[in-house]
Amino acid sequence: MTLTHTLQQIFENLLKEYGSQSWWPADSAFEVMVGAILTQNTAWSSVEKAIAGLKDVCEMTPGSLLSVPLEDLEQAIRPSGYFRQKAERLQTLCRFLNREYGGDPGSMEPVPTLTLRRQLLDLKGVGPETADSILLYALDRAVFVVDAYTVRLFSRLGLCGEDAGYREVQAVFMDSLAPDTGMFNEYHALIVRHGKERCRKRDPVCGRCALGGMCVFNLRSQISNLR
DNA sequence: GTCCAGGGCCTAC
DNA sequence: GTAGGCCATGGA
Repeated sequence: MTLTHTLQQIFENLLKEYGSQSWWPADSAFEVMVGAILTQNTAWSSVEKAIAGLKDVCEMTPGSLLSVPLEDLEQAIRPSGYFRQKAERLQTLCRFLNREYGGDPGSMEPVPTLTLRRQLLDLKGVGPETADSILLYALDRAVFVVDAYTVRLFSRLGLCGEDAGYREVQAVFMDSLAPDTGMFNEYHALIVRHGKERCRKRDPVCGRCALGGMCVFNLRSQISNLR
């Protein structure tokens, strides 16, 4: 049993349990980017309200969003929380898109993924998870998105430490799985789905992570053989 | 009333 | 380089 096989097995079990998650719900690449900022530490249901509010005051384009006065922008996205920070972050993102790509995310297509990642990380308010979410879900780059659910699940599975850093956890996936945008997309979404539904608490029997009544996907013995 | 959401920045050590 | 505080709203 290799790590690659184990990661594939976890993915298949999650997919079988929950089905395709169909992320990211948005009408355009730019809307995905906006959602990636708005969903920072925020439930998606709140983000939907904020995006609806945003669509009431402007078109979903960088130029149109920048034409909205800051105060109006803040009020429009208020339901998603941290509205002052996020309004500023959205403006920062839009100015970047206008300056570097003529306001058109499609113009980013020929740019290497690592270059884009660095550019995004240079933006104030865009950290590793937001940058990678944009790369994967808006720009179809095969980048694995790590979040708190991922660290929690994988540390309980013994695949990383509880205090593992972002790049460390990301490497667990990307060093072992072939780059596959569709799979990375679905995998991350499934981990979030699983985390929300079942992984808030440790399994009372094994102290790790439960999937229904099945302890860690019946993979504990396989995983322990890796070590 | 408390906890937490599809994080990241800033400051102090 | 990292632990802790802060940002804000809404639903469970």
